[in-house]
Amino acid sequence: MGTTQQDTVPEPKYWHLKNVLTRALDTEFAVGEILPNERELAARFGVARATLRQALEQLELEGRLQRRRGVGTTVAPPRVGVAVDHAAHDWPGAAGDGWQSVDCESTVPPAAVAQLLGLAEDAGAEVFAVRRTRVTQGQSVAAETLYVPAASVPALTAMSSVDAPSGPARAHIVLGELQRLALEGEDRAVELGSARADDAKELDRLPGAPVLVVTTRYFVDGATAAVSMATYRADTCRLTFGDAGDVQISHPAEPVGQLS
Amino acid sequence: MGTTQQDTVPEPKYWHLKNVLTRALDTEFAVGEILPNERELAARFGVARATLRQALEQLELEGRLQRRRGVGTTVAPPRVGVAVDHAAHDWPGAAGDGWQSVDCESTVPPAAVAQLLGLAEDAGAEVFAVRRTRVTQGQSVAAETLYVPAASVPALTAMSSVDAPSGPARAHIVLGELQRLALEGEDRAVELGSARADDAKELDRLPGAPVLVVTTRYFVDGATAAVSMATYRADTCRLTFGDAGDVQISHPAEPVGQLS
DNA sequence: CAGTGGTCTAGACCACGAA
DNA sequence: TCGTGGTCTAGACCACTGC
Repeated sequence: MGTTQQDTVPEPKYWHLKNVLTRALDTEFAVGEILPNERELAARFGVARATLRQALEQLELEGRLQRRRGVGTTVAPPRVGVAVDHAAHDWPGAAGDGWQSVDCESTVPPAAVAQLLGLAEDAGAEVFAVRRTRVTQGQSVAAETLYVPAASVPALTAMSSVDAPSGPARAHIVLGELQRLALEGEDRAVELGSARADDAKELDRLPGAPVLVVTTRYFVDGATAAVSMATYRADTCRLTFGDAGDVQISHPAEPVGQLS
Repeated sequence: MGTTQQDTVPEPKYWHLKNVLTRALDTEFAVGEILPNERELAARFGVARATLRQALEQLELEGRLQRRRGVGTTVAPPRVGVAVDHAAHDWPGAAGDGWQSVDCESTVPPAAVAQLLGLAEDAGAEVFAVRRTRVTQGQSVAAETLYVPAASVPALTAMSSVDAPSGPARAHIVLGELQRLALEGEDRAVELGSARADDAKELDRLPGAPVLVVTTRYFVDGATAAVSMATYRADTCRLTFGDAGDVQISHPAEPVGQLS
C-alpha cells in the first residue's frame, strides 16, 4: 500500500501525520493528557516509528507536545509569554525580575563575545561570567551568562578567586557594582540555536534542544560595558517585547462546532 | 577508533559528530564551499547515514550549513542581522523598508489572530490580509501576512473583490490607508515555529522548515488596529532590536594562527 | 523490574537540480 | 541521465523513570 493511488503531489507521510495529530490535539485532547506511546501510535497510523517520531518532533518544536524519556508524551500547555525587555533600560539584577544568580567565575570569553565587548582577540583578557537562571510560573525557562569585563567594574579588580565569596554571593557583588553605572541603552538580537550541554541541564532538556538565543549589549559611555547571552527554551517560550506578555494564545484553529 | 576507550558517559554519536564537524567548519572550510555528499561523509565517519543526517540537521538549524536537494550541502555564510523594529513606531509600508507587497485578499483570519484583533469568534468577520515578502541582501528572509480589519480602514469598506485592483496594487491601497491613522505603539512577540506550505515556498524552503514567527500588534486609539504575523527563516536570520543590525558575528572559536 | 522515549543501523525508493 | 538530499522502513539496543 502507499502506492495504491499515485498521489498527484505526494505529500510526505510525516507531514500529513503532523496535520492529523494537530487536529486531534485541538479537538480530542486536554492539556497535560498523555498520548499513547510511540510504538502504538506508529502501529495505529500504519507507519514506522521513525516516521511517527518525525511528526512528533515537529509538534514538539511548535510547542504542542512535551516528550520525556522514561515517562511519555504529553500535551503541552500554551507557550508562556516571557518579557525580554524587562523594564527596558535597566541593569540585570534588579529585584524581582525573575532571574536567580547561580554562580560567577572569571573566564576568557568566547570569541564572539570578546568581539562584542571590543576586547583584543589575542589577549586572554578575563571577564566576570555571571551565570543566572530565569524561572517563570514554576518552570525554568532560560539560562544566561552575563559577561562583564573587569574594566567595567574597576572596584572589583582586586577580587581574586581566593578572597572572594563563592557562587551566588559573588555574582551579587558583580551585579551590584553594575548598578552603579549609568546605563545608556541596550541592544538585542534573537536567533535560533541548540542548547549546549550545560544550558540543557539547567533547562531540564537534552543537549541540542532548540533554544532562542538572546544576545544583549549594555552600553555605558558609548561603549559596550557588558554582554548577556541568554538561551530560552524554544518549545515552551514566547519572547515578548513591549506589553504583550499578558496575551494568551489559543490553539484550536476552528471552533469545531461541537454542539451539546 | 571511537571505541578505543569506553566513554564513561556515552555521548551520542551524532552529538560528537556535530562537534567534530563544527570544528572542521571553523578551520578547514570556506563559506560557500560544498561538502562531500552524505553517503560519503557517513562512510568516512563510520556511521549510518541517518546518524550523519542528525548531525547535519543540527548544524543547519544553527545556521552553519545549507542543504539543497539535488545540489548538495554547502557551508553557510554568517546569519544576516534583520532589523525587526524598523524605525520603530512606523506603519508597515513605509518606503524602502525592505518589504515588497505581494498580494491582498479578504479572508476570515485564523482564530489566534481574530483573538488578538478582538473580533468575535463566531462571526465570520472578514479582514484584509496583505501578503508581503522581505528581501535583504538579495535573499528573501521573511514572509508576512498583515491582517487589517475592515473597521480599521473604513474608507475601503466599499472595496469588493470585483471593483478593486489586483494583487500588489490592492495591497498598496490598504497600506496607504493605514498610514493615515495615528499609530500609538507596537507590540511584538517572537517564537519558534515551522513554515506552512505557502510560507515555505516563498522562503525557498521545504514545508516544516524552522522559522521565527514574529507577531506584531499595532495600536490605534487604545485598540489593536492591525496584526502582523511574519515568519523569518530561522537558519539564515538573526533578528535585531535596537541598533545591533551592523554587528558581524564571527564563528571561528579560535583564531587559527594562520600567519601570512 | 517494565515501559517509555532516545539512539542507531542498513538498507530502499523518491523528488529534484544540473548537465 | 546522474548525483544529490529527502523520505521511509523494520528492526535493534540503550538510558531514563517510576513502580
